[in-house]
Amino acid sequence: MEIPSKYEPHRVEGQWYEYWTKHNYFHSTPDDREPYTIVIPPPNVTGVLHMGHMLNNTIQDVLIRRARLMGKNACWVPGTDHASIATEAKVVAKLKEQGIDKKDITREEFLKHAWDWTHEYGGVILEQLKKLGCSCDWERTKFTMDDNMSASVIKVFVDLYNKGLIYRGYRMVNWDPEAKTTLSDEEVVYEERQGLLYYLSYKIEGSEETVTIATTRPETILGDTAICINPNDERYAHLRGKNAIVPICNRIIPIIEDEYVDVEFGTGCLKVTPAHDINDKALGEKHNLETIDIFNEDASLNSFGLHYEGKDRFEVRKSISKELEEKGFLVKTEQHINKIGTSERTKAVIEPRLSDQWFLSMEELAKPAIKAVLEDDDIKLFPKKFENTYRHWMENIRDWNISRQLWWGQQIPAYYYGDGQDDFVVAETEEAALDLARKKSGNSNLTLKDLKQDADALDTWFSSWLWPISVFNGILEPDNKEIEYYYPTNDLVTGPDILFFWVARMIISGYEYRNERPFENVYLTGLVRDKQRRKMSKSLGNSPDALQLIEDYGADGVRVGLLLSSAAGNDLMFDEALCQQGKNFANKIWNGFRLVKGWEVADLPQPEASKLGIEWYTSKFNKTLEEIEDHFSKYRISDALMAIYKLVWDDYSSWLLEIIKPAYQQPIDRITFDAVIHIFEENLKLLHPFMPFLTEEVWQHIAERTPEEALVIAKWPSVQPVNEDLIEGFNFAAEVIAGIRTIRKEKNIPMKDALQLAVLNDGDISRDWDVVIAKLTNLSAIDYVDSAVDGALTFRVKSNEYFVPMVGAIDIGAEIKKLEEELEYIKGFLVSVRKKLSNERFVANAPAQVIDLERQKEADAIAKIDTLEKSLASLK
RNA sequence: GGGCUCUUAGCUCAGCUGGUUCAGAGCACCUGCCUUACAAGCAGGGGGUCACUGGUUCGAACCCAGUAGGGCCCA
Repeated sequence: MEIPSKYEPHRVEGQWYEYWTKHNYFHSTPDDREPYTIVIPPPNVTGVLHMGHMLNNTIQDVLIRRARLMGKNACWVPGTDHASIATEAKVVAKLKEQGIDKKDITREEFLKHAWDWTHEYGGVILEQLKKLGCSCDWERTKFTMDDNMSASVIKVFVDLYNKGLIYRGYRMVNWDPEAKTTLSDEEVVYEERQGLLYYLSYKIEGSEETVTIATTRPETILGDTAICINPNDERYAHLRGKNAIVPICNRIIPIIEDEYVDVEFGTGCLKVTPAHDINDKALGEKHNLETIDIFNEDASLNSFGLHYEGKDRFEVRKSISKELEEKGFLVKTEQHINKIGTSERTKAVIEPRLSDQWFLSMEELAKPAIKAVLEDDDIKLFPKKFENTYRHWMENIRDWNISRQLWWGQQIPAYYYGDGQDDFVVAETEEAALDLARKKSGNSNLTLKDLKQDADALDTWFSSWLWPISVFNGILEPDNKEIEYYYPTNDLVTGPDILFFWVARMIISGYEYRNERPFENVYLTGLVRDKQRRKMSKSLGNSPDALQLIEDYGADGVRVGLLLSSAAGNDLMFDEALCQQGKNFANKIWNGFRLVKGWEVADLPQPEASKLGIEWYTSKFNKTLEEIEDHFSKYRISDALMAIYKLVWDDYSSWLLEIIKPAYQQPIDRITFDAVIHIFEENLKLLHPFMPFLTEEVWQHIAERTPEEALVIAKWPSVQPVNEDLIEGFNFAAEVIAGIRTIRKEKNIPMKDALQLAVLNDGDISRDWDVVIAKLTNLSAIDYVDSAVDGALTFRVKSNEYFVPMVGAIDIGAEIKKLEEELEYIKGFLVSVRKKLSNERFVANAPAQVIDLERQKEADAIAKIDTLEKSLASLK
């Protein structure tokens, strides 16, 4: 069979993914095995695969594939969320292209368009995950607006309302005037912008006096209902109890006093606009001020805007400042940098706005979630440093505004039957609502037509906070077999940017609805940044095309590249060179396979070197496996990968294969061949979670396999005893080999010219490894001698001295110099060790183990000095 | 402004309980090699005041305090 010299990922990836799905390896049903469950952080339906998803999902796939190999019943539930704001924005834009305005169609018509859109594009990202190799149970794919999922959300809303935890409140919210909806604090991005600070003078009623205030938003003066001064500020003491007149609208407003005012900022005198600033609202409530809202929902001015009615806020800012200037109210302007909130989705400047919203009261709900993470360690965060961030947020938790002024999403199940503030009921169905409404109103004549459902939809997170429960239908049927089996899930892998948005809220809902944690471990990945440390984002255009990367480097190469340098919770500075490294590694493995596959096998006696090499590698493998397991247990995924990388590249390819390699065109003995095939297969198992496609391809090339024998469901190796002597012996031999190679290199002696080696075995090192040393360095003989050999180049390993006889002149002077340098170094080392040992307090305080070590160092140094001195003497 | 966190080789990062895993890894770099699996490779090599200043300790990259500079979260 002709095997190409390069691994060709695009030729095999699709084929193996199809094979895996055809045989249903990724599908899970409850059985007697221990479950291992991950729920995917549902990507947004509008999303396309980006670097963050790739990192995130690669890690999940590594975890789930390893669990599968370990014989657990591995279940990775995929799905998407409906992303109300983002999706609605996309659908609105698409309709606009078709000349349809959202205002002109009904809710039902709009939702139909939204569903069409979802059906068309919603599955794109999931298909892309398959390209990456993700072994999700696709039969379980969920969408946050599936019937059951929506019913769960509504049921939870009604339940929380009935528990008194959901309430309706008139609050200042972050209003996105473009999307015409409320945003949560977390969806607001604060940006620094250069603006102006306007100094405006207000007349004092009944006098010629004026007072000057500073504001960044002159257009809001039309909503002013007070001027506020600090009671401790003597500059304004004469204004106490007086009224001011708002320019342009000539409203008469009181001058109030409050210590809230910062006397240092601006003029130390503040205009108060309770409808348009959160702090002003607080002042307004405290001092019983009138609240005047001057904006429409699109942030154009309403009738309070007088002659500016209908104009946009930014336009009005320009024109009103001009008018103020012309009328002499504008004292001056200053450059001013202020932080303004913008919408994460639409980029519009957020307008603080008062409106009726639904809130979930969080304080009580949060308690078990605080305890689980911070006190009981019931849920563990990796890395641990995020616990502090978590604590800070949870202990200062604010009520969750769960309503959104959107159509796409679950409509709030509140039904109004009258005009009063309290004339509404909350129920899962219209019929139930009608019953309740009749009872509550005492009007038994109410009909469905009298009920009007709240127009708002629920925040998307109010769906996804139930995700680990609702994907197993655990809200609607809390005792069903699946939820009982799969819940609590094991690991959650997500970005730290949604620790509060999502993770904390899932923990809260988990305890509220299952009385149990939703997952045991939370692995928080870093953010993927570019080389200039900028966050990768669509708007910056600095994110590479994920699918193109897979095309260029193979899915395995990209997976390895992403994982190589992404310690948990640390941002990953993405560099395509890492994918190249991954691709190179794939090729290395491929060629390791080609070499072995090319050997002809014969019934020959096993060479000693091969036997020893196999025994050594077996120990090395198990020692490394132990480290790998330790790394996995601590979610040090990149360390686990690096350990495997070095094992396969250095120990297996560079050492073992060279040790057992038969001479050119010679066959290999069967014992060694069988052993190395077994070893190779064990390596592939360790590699499989990281590089699923390549490893399955090679695995299937090694032998004919039945579907039951596929690598994807093979058995992960268990740690076997390690023979440390073999590992030490090898390490020593490797140093000898390096010494000989250095001599070859220095003297330009080609590998094909055999060398002789003489050993002064002062360290009494076992001769077992001589066969390996001879093979890897092409020695014709190894002689054991009692004294230094003349006319040879030398090197030393520990207290052993090695001689390579040279025909031709040896530069005695250079040899002496080399020896003297080594001697000087080791003497200095001995001095430092002895200094330590002669320190009484060290000997008294340090643990015995440490002292023994120092004594060993001392003995080794003395032995080596002895060797060096003897050699020097013989040379001189 | 408040809280958290970080600073180790050219780059990206490990370094877990203070002591042989103590100054490491990978990449990059330099020098040889088109050696028969792999030049996407092989063999060898150089490179760090562990941000700075002090303290604790027999012993500090690690603990404590301060300084400087990044980052994150909150306001």
